[in-house]
Amino acid sequence: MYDSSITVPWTSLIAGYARRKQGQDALDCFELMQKKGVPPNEVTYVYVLKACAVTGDITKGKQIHEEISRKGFLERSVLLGNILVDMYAKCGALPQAKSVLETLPSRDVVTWNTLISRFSQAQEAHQALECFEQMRNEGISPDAVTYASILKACALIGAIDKGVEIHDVIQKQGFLDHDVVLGGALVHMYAKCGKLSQARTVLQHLPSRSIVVWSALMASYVQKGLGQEALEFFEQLQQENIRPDALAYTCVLKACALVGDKGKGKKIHDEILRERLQEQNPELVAALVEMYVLCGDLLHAHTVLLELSSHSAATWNPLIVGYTQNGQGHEALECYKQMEQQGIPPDSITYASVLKACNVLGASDIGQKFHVKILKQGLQEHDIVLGGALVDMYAKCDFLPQARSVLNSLPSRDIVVWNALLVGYAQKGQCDQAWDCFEKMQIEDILPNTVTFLSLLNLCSHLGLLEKGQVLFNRMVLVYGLEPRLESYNCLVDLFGRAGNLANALRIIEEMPFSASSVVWLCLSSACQKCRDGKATA
DNA sequence: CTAGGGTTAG
Repeated sequence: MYDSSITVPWTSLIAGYARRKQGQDALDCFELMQKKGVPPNEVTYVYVLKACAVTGDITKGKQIHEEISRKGFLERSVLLGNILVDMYAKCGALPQAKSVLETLPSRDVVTWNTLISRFSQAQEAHQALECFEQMRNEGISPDAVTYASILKACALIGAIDKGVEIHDVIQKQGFLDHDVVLGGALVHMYAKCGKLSQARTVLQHLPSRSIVVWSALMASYVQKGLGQEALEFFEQLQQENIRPDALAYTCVLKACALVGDKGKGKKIHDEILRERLQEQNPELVAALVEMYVLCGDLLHAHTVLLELSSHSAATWNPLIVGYTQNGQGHEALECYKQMEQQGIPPDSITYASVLKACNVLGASDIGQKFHVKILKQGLQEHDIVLGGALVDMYAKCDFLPQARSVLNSLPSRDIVVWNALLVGYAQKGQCDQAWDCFEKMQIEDILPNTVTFLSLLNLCSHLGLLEKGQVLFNRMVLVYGLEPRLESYNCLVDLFGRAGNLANALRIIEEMPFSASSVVWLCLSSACQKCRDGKATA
């Protein structure tokens, strides 16, 4: 048995590993230490728990938990309890983290903050708020850290009332005067709750503004499509001598794209190169490429991409998406080839987009080759949009059984996926199958949308199912509260026309909130024609 | 030696 004085060097070694995120080495070292009979102290356990969190080794973590609790450490050290709670949370065991907190012999504001912030980070806002209540019921006063985490939770669920309440409290307590981070959380909360002008006012009144606060504001304006305002904020922050970082540049590039200001975008581009920010930030390069794409200069986007030679799918995706949306399927597939040559693995977005390019080109053979690659990479079941693109691809090239089987294989389905299949059936005139989709999506609690109804109405009108069509139209408006499009009215007119009910057809044309398109008149005149023919033969 | 703020493509 060693003297406990040797605990310190052992602990330093473990701490070194843990700080470098070499969790396994730290744990191995700890095991060796115990084998040699060196007694761990509080600090040793701090780092051992940290190592468990880094490696996500909750089994080991529980073992340590049991050990320190048996040795009475938890009675003597609030710190260890806090780190223990954090360990469970970082291993993804949030409910356990909470029950551990509840059994700790003593806890403080940091214990609660740890748990609350982890709930917020895991997007479990309600849990975070519940903890907040519990903490106050225990008579523990929240501090700036608590409020920052709670504001994040409010932002997540759009709890503006709660957010305003917190704003009042921190205002009164003067927290905003010396805490930049809390100010940022507040701005973010207002922005995420859609209260852009409040967010802006709060920002303007902060004693000092960091690049993070400005980015939070710019990001929310960009998200609302307010590019011009975001550009003005960018000017302001530069005037305040605040240096933009990669994330701020990403925001402002999106703003340039929104307003279509390629000249401004080019200036930002130069600034980024001067700061050499492109080197470590592939997402910034992606934003640059995307900016040029959205400003309509795909060629330059391609050049920039090749110049900056970023090795990730994220950079190629905006360009591939741009080419596809532009109807330039060949160019999109060419990009894919270049990616492949550079050895960059495509991701779900890449595949979803090249599948669309295949549809544009009517190249279902290539699409199926992509499907094989997608399955090999195990991507199909991880991404609903990619699933939708596959269903769409098969439906568009009339491989409806394959489309259905892809749909069935997805762990969850949204309206886009269901519509892709339904539209496929409807266009082939497979009435029963289309209706089956309509029923099944509703069993899964997926609400049909205008596209769904349009497709079914079209089907009814082609098959001359007047009554079914009318019921459907009414259901769309009355049950689902959907605004009929001009095309939906066209179907209805066509339905009545085909049934020889010209009076009703005319009434709809008169009453619909659109001016009649040539399509409607075409429907009606062909109906008239048929009517006359019918009378002539009668 | 534990806890807090900004981005994410189809």
